[in-house]
Amino acid sequence: MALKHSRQRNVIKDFLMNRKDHPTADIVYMNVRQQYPNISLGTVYRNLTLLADIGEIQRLRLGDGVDHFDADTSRHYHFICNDCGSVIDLKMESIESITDIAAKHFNGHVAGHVTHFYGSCEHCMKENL
Amino acid sequence: MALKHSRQRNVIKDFLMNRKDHPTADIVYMNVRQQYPNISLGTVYRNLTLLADIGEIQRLRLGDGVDHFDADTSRHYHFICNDCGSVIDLKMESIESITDIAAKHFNGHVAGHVTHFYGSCEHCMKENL
DNA sequence: ATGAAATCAGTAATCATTACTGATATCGTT
DNA sequence: AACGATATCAGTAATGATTACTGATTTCAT
Repeated sequence: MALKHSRQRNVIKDFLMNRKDHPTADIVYMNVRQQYPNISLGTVYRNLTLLADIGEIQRLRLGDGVDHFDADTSRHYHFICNDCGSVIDLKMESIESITDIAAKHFNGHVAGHVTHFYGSCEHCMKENL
Repeated sequence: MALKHSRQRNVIKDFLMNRKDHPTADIVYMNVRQQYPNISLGTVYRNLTLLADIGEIQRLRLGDGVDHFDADTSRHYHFICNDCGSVIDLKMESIESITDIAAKHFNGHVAGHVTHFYGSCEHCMKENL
């Protein structure tokens, strides 16, 4: 099942690479449609899943019931605003050591961790005065 | 809208308090049905949501697409087995300080974090030899 | 005992995502 | 350059978890 080139897949990946936020499949669909009007939602979902499977993008499950996607595949953390729902990259030092902390008293193999932070973003803090 | 006593809500909470794992709404439904045969799935969902809202139980979003529920409302962490999907409580020292680490370089308010760990549980490790 | 309001059982609706289908695009081989 | 195997597509139907609706029942302060 060798991978074949696909114009749709390229458009989707290009779109994702030019976003600093972390769009959902539906947002990708609505935007990509403007350059590629008859693309279908199923194609967007299929390609996002494929790209995530081969490691070219990252699928983020942030607990809001919708998957988000990120073209930055490096290990980094996210902040989710409780007020506006926006997802923001966090620049911070490594906290990989928490995996070791968890492993210390666990009789199985701890392969990694999922972490994200939440609160109010700068914009919403000003808004809520 | 004062809260009224409800036999169904009590049965659901009692069931949850006697489980060490972290059942989904559907599992709660299937089990509670045996003591209370004509309870409806909607009632289970409504009460789990209500109990979580008033802080008597905890809703866990672990990224597997299904909500899990936990009668232990104290701050603690969970391990999810990639192989069998089971959810296990972790006994470990506090890692609350990662919230401060995240806050250090962020221009908003970091209220807290969501963290869980994954890998292979003891049982599945033995299984996979 | 009574009545307002919370809760219920049962069912329909919603929402994100996946699966299916017959048509189209890609690409190594001739 | 045409051929053919198959990856991919658009469009649509199906799935699965959860929520919303509705008319009946239960709770509880008066």
